[in-house]
Amino acid sequence: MMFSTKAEYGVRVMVDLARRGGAEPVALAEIAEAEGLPLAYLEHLVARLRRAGLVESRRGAHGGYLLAREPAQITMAEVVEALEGRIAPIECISSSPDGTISCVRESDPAHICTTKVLWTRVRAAIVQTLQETTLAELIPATPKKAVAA
Amino acid sequence: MMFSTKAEYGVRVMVDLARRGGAEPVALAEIAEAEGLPLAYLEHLVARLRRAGLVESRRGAHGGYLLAREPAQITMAEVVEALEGRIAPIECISSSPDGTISCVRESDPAHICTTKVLWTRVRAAIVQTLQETTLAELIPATPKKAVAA
DNA sequence: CTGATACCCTACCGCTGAGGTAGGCTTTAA
DNA sequence: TTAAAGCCTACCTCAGCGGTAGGGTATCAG
Repeated sequence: MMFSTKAEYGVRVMVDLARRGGAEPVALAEIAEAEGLPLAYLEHLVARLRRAGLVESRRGAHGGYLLAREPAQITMAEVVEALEGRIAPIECISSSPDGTISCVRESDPAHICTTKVLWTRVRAAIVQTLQETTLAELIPATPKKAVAA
Repeated sequence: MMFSTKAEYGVRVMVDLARRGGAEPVALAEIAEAEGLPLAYLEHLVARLRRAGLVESRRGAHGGYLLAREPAQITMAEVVEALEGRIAPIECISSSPDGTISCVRESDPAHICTTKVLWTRVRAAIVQTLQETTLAELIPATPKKAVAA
């Protein structure tokens, strides 16, 4: 297993929100029950989604969460990264904010990392797939409530 | 981080073996020193590689390990799978030996897993990348010993 | 104004697996 | 026969995952 349940649960929450149309906020307790997941734990995950600007919250009675954007405008790369942190297939490969790929074992300039090309490819494949998949694609064809009433 | 250092270290061992030409067995202690990795730990990893049929061993004095096949005939998918176990981006997605992708949350037939398509895509992207990359591609251009004397 | 509702935040906790160590046994070349 | 190497089992430590607890705060209904 490579991603934790943080990604699994968090994506489920996003899909659930998308499926409900987004007209009015949805209480997290409702989603927790629908998905069969622990509410207290989901609160941690949805907090990450909120900080990443992927969902918005309404506090107080009749509060809940809403998607911050149209499902088609939300990529899974954003969602997964918000939940799991920066995507790297192994610890030694991390992309800096400027996009350069570095390897911790390359501190010795004479000893270039022979496996870097492999992990760079794997990372690119994962990121590309996550970027190409939008939330809109994951909304099931048979919604619980009508998408547009 | 998605793969553990098992994959990282194990791939390094394979590259090191490939780089030495494969004429005679290489002691694991030699590789451990060259890569700066703990010998006792590498022994566990190379045992997995051997059980998977990727390396062969010669016991006794002047013993060591050899690649079981030509580097071009060894894919990174085999290597990584031998070290990490079956490749799955998250726990709920596992491919059975027959190739079907199942989801643990689909036990209830009415509740199909909406996120399955995402994780299936991610898994496919990873596996394809690992299959396309062979050990031969990771051998550095400047070998310590001549590749073909 | 007073609950009730639901988000928000911090702290904690058990357990698993990663990463590594230790030590003894077996095989083989010199 | 001895040293070099692989082989095997057991063990250890620790971070982080998955989850719980509980109090605080904003908001709405009546």
